[in-house]
Amino acid sequence: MPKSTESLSTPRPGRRAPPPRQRSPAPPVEDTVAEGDSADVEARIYRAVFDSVMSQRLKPGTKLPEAPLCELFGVSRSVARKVLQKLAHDHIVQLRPNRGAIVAVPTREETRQIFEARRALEAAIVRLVTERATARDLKALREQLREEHQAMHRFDQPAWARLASAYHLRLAELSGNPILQRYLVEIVSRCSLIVAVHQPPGNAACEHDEHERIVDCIARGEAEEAVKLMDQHLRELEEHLMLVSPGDEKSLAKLLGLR
Amino acid sequence: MPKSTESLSTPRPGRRAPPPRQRSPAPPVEDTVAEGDSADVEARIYRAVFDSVMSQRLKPGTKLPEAPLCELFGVSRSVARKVLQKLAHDHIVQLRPNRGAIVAVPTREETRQIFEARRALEAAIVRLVTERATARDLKALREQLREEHQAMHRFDQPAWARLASAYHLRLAELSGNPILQRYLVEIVSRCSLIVAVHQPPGNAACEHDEHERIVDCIARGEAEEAVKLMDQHLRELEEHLMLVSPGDEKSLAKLLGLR
DNA sequence: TATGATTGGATTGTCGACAATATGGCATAT
DNA sequence: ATATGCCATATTGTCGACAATCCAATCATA
Repeated sequence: MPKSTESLSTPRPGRRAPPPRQRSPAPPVEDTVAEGDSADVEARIYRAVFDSVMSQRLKPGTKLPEAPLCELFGVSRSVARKVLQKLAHDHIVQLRPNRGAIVAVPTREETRQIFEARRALEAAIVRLVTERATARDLKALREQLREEHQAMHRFDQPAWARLASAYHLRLAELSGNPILQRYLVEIVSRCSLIVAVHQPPGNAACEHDEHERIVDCIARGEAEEAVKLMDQHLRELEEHLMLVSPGDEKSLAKLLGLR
Repeated sequence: MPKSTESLSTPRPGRRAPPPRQRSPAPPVEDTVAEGDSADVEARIYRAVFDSVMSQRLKPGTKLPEAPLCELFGVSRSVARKVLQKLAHDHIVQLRPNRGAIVAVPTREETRQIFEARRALEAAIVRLVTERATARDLKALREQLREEHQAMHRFDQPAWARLASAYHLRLAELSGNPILQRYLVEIVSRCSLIVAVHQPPGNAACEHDEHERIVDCIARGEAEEAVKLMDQHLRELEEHLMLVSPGDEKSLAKLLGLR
C-alpha cells in the first residue's frame, strides 16, 4: 500500500482516488463514485452541505474543516476551498480568517433583517405568481401541500421542515423570476439556520393551513389578499421564533459592547 | 529606490514581487503598494473591477484574463481567481470553463428579470426608508441630488451615471436592511451593464427630477405614493433602454433554438 | 494551587508547477 | 482562392508543498 497518504480518509478510506489525478490515462473508466466532471463534484459538495443545513443535520456553529471535506469527496483542497467560498457568499457558512469555516450562526439582529427582507421578497413573489401561475402549477402546488400536511400529522418533523420550506421555494420558482428565486433560496436557507438555533426544545411551529389559504387566494386572483396572508404568516413565524429564543447569547463580547 | 518591486504594474512584467513572499522578514516595512493585508488586496481588485463597471469603463464582453490581473496588482493567480469567483457570484463577470472570465453581458430576457426584481426591491426599500429615515438623512440625500443635477446639466455623463446610481444605492442604505441593500447593489451593477450594452449612441436617459419627487413623498411620509413614483421611474428607465436596444443579438445559437 | 508563558501539533493561506483545453496561424487539398 | 485539418502557443484548471497562524497541552513560577 502506498504509505499513509490517504489511509485515513475519514470515515472509511475505501480508497477513493489514489492517484487518479491524471486525466489522460483513464478517460473512459471512472475511478469510483465520480460520475461527472469536476464541476459536478463541486455541485455535489455544495448540495451535500446545503441539504444538510436544510434538514437540520448540520447545526449552526459546526466546524467544516477542509481536510475532512477533501477526504469525504475525494478531492483536493482547491475544490473544497472553492465550494466553501461559494457557501460563504451565500451566507450558509462563515469563513473566519485562519480559523476555518463553520456553519453560519445567525444573530438576533440578522434574524430581524432576514425576516424583514423575506417579507418583502415573498410579497413580490406572491404578486407575480398570482398573475402567472397556471391551473396546472397550482394543482401541483396543492399536491405538494398535501404531502406537507401528512408529514405534519405524522410528526415527521424533518420531512415537515423540508416540505414547509419547499412550499415557499416552489412559489419562488413559479414567480418566473430566477433572480428573486435565488434571493429567496438564500433567505430560506438562512431561516433554516435560524430555526436550528432557536429550537433546542424540539418545538416546531405548528403552522395551520396558512399555506393552503394563500394558494386559495392566488387561485382566485386575489393578489393583495394573498400578500396580506403571507405577510401575517411570516410575522407569526418570526414572532414564534423570537419568543422561543434563548435571549440570544450572552457572549460577553456583546455585553462589553465591543465587537 | 528599492528595485522594481512595484514598478508597475502591468504593461510590463518587469518583475514585480521577486521574492517578497515571506511574511516574517519584513513585518513593519511594506514591500510596495501593499498597505494592508491580503484581504485588502482582494477587496482592492474587486472594487477596481466593480467601479470600472459602474463607470462604464469596462464594457460587457471585455475579457479579464488572470495573468494581467496578477501583474496589475502584484498578486498570484490564486487571489486573482478568488476575486473572479466572487465577481462571478455577483453576476458582474461571467466565468466560462476553460475560456476565462469576461465582463457579463446581460441578455434581453435577463434585463426583463432584473428590472422586475429591481422594482420589487426598491418598492420595499422605499417603504422602509419612509418609516426610518431621519430628517438628517433626507437632507444629506437632497444634497447628493443636487450634485446629480449639476452633473446632468453639465453633460458630464460619467459622473451623472454614477450619481444616479448612487441615489438608489443610498436609499437602499437608508432602508437599514443590509440584506436588501446587498441585493440592490447587485441589481444596480447589473443595470449598469445593461445600459452599457444598449447605449452605443451615447444616449443617456434624461431623467427629470423624478428622484426629487420621490424624496419629497418620503419626507411627507407618503410611502405608497413614493412607491408608485419609484415604480414608474423604473418602468420608464426600462422602457427607454428596451427601445434603444439593438434588438438583442442574432447570435445564431439562438436562431437555431439551442442554448 | 492557580496563573502565565511556551512549545508542539494541527489547520489554513499562498505559491509555483504541471496537465488539459481553447485559440490562432499555417499548410494543404479541392 | 476558399475551405478544411493540423500544429504551436497561450490560458485555464488542479494539485502538491511550504509558510504562517491558531489552538491546546505542558511547564515554570509565584
